[in-house]
Amino acid sequence: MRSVSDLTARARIRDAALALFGADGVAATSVRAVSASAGVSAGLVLHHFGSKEGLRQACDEYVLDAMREGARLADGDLADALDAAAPVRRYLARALLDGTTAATTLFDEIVARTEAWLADGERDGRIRPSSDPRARATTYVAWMLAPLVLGDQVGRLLGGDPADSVVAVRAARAGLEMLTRGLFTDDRWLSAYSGALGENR
Amino acid sequence: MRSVSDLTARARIRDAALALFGADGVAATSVRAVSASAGVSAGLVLHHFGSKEGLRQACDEYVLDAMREGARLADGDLADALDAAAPVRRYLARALLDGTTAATTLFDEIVARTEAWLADGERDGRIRPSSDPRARATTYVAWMLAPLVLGDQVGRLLGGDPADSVVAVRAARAGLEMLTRGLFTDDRWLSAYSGALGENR
DNA sequence: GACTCGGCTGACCATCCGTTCAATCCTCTG
DNA sequence: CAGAGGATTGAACGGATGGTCAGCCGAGTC
Repeated sequence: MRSVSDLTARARIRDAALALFGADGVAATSVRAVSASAGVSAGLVLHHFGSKEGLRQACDEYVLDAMREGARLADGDLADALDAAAPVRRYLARALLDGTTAATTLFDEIVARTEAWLADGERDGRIRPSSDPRARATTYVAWMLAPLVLGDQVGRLLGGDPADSVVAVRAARAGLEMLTRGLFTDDRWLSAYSGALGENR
Repeated sequence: MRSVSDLTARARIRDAALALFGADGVAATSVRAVSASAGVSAGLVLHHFGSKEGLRQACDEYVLDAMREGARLADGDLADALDAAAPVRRYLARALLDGTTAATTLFDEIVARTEAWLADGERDGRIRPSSDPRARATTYVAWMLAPLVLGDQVGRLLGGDPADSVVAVRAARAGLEMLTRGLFTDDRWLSAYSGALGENR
């Protein structure tokens, strides 16, 4: 078989869909636009994926697998796993926002892994203890995902060229600085929230 | 004049559009769906806003104004400003992702305000110094915006009921804990990035 | 060579879309 | 009361969309 990596028409369609769905959103992308971008007829797209929704699900599963693979290779922090997501960054961001089942599953898995990783670190003394480990893991993941979702905005402010590696390093370093040395020098804001979980806002 | 607050048809259409655009995205929302949700005819929507694109811009400007108003009332931290965004949370998140001019403007303004606020705090000793103030301000804003963009995911993991105030408090408290006491106990990760700005990843 | 079968196409269809437009309705003004 | 002018409607149109289908093509099988 033509196992020449991935050049089968089906894969080309999927890749084209990933790019267009990510750039413009699923609803704003027509089946014909995908087919044209992949260099095939519109009928073939439906032939392979049944429907536009089927194509979307195939993209979801592909991204889910790719992220799992990336996460498997780089266990420990999830910073490297996020690098693996770069090509499908915008697609993933939209999926997260839309609450796709694949995106939801992925988010859950990442939080679970992170919570375990933080607990390990806490035991080893590398990580400070927390009063609410679940909330901390969730918030931490959301923060790590923020540059992924808001990457265009962050990149624009930290240097014109998007996808510039310098931008990612600057943002990562600034983040690590806050998470290592802290940002606030005293507890004035923190204490305002402590024990105020019953508060109504 | 019928100054009964905001119940004019034009405002009802805008509110309906805000909700539907936020829930499903602009492209996935038809003018007819907006008109039905607002209880008017499709023609009236176009009569008032010229086109669907005009409606989208009107929504953008409305959100921009609302956020500026919210930010003006609560200067200092931007946590309160984000509360003002709750009703249009999903709309804003999509606009940020799509790089709408209004969203871009808003992001820039927030970062500028935050950078100034952090600089003030640094001078007063409330905020720790930074090696890259611009990157820190940008990353900080991205982090504060993360629960807004990923609110559905965060809410799901921190308690079934979305829009539950307890969720927001838990997440906020966990975040403040990390930003006050720090997360990592040593510099192992931070030092890996220090002075490595020429690194290629 | 005859046959098969999956990849692949182009024409076609019903539907929905954004938009236009003439005609109504409502309310205010004189 | 007459009329003017904006708000509002419903029908209509051209175009694009998602989906179906009959059939072509080319490689493998007997």
